[in-house]
Amino acid sequence: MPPPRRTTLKDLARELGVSTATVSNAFNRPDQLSPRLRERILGEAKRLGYRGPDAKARSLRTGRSRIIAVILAESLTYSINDAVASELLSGIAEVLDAHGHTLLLLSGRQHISQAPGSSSIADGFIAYGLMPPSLMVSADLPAQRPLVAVDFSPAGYPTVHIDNEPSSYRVARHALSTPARQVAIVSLRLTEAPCNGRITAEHELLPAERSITRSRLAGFHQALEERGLAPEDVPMWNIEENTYEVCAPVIEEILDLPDAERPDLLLCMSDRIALTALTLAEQRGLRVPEDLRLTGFDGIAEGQYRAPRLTTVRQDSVEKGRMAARMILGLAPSESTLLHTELVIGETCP
Amino acid sequence: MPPPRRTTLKDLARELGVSTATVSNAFNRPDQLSPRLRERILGEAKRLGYRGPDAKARSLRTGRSRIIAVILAESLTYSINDAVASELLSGIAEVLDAHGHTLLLLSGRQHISQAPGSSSIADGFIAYGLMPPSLMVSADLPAQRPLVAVDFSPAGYPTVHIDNEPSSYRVARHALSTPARQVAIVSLRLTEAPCNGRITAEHELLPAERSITRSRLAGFHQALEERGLAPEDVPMWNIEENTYEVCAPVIEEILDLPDAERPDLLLCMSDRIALTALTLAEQRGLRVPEDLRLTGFDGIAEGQYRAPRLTTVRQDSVEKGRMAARMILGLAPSESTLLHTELVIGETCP
DNA sequence: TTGTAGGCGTTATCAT
DNA sequence: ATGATAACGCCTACAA
Repeated sequence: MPPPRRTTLKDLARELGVSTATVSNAFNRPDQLSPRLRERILGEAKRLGYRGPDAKARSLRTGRSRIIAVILAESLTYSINDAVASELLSGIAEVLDAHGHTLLLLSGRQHISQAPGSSSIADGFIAYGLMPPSLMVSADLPAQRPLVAVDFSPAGYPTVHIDNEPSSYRVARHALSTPARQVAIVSLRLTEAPCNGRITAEHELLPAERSITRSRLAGFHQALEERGLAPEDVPMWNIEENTYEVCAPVIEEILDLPDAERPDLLLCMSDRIALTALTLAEQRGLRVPEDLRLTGFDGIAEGQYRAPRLTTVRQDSVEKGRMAARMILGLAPSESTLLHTELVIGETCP
Repeated sequence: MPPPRRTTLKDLARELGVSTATVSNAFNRPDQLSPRLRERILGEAKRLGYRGPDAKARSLRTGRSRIIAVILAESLTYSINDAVASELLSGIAEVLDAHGHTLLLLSGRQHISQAPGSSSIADGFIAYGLMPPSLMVSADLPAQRPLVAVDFSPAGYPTVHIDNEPSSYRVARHALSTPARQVAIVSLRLTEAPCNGRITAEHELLPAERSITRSRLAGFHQALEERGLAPEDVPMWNIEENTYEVCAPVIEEILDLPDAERPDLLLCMSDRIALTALTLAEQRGLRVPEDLRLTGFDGIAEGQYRAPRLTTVRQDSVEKGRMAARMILGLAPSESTLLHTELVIGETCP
């Protein structure tokens, strides 16, 4: 008994007494073939359980796989659960789907360590992140294949961004139009070395050019200065990961300060942070916005469906994903793109 | 000037004056090589910009790609945003990641139509869904490759399920322990033909064996009968897609019934449905649970972080994903598995 | 309209 | 420890 080898195009050709080229054409170029013969081939294929050309061999031969890889700075587990990242993925998936491509998910860490070069199946890459600095080195990015970066800026690649600085400026200006006794900033991934807590003079910040959080900070600072507040006098706390669990202890540290020191306005760099602050403030009986005003950034649904709604800046992450996908598929010119945002005034900072 | 061909293993071998086999071993089997030579090869590789063996060629040769495909019944866009599906993906991603595999996302529709056989790169498949009936035909499922089905049961494949019927029985029994004037059921994808609204006698239901919604319905019915209620007397509405947008019109139809007919207990087949009902009830000034009691199914976070919290059945979708991934990687025996759930009593139905 | 044959970049088997 | 060589399954000039 012969070993149960998968039937191949060649088997099919032999069985039918035609050449492999003809069978190949039956699948890939219907016009190169008499309809009758094509019918016969497809019929026999089904009979023999031949499912069409093998993707591995085909991609080796043609050099293309119809797979686009998304390199996520964070772990897949995190990214799938994060509202902003998953909206981005939605947008990407929507466009890829519509053009017969599929989506391979890679996490930044794995990409470099575990699967060295294993990502070379993909026809193109979309990199998303607050990427860890190591990944910014172009040496770690795929060679010879198109890459679009979203929300960070590796040198030499097209990017998709929102206008972070003007956006955070606008929300901060709105917040500061009502005087505050004590302002504080809660930032996301702003320090060079990991720091989940208060930022002091010792902490070195990420390079200004490369991180969207530095841009958002610049917007905050501009608004502060316009109000005559010195940025140095505004305390900052940093969050290492945009999740409730990581956020909560830092927010607690802030809310549990003595009354005189406790901020009454928190400028947060993400909605997740602001929502965490909202939950913890409510637990402590602090009234929002009377005792504590809050602003976020992102405009995720969760912040708008609840009461009070978040004052924030809405970015269209789905569209960001669509843009990146179109660029990588060559449906849009690969020119760095800047999307705009919308100020959303909710009840947390009217 | 020669065309800028990507450097290959063979180039590298020629450059170094060693055989391709040796170079290959330098990357794949360090122990088959003197460390000195290996160093030299790796060094030269870096110098020439060779990123390691090409994944396409490697997978053709070895037959394995370290890619696992997830076939999602719904569109990717929907699945990524749905809490249950994305938790499942988290669990899958977690295990795959830990074992050096990557995740290819396929949508059910695309799988069969657009990308015929293009999925044959994957080493294995995890199919998730309320799959459209057409996909249940084994002819459309990948041949010769392991497949694990989650939340549906194609004949002949191992599955991962929760105990739907006992779970819905438990939550319904709890709800019915307080007498209700008028009970109604809001189901999800229960009818053979699409139906977003009231289910009447004319509607044919999906086959009982194959759909988790039929199982959940059976649990509801059992609890009703135990209370002396005839299932025929309990009106049912059906929802076609588990999103707020699709849900809302149906729920509105229910809530806007004349007071005498309006149900005061809604047994919902998903938390999303129950949350939609909650939102719309609040908008109408209906008090929950005084005027309307609600139960859900799934136990998603959104239902537990709000007030009132949902009474529901919590399933561990992350663990479901982990199980499926372990099975597909051969880390767990490929035996159909049944996970259990936990009754969660919130304020929507105390 | 159909057939022939070379090669895509690797890895496994067998020698040496 | 290292080298030669034959597949892996397919596509595509080119020839017939």
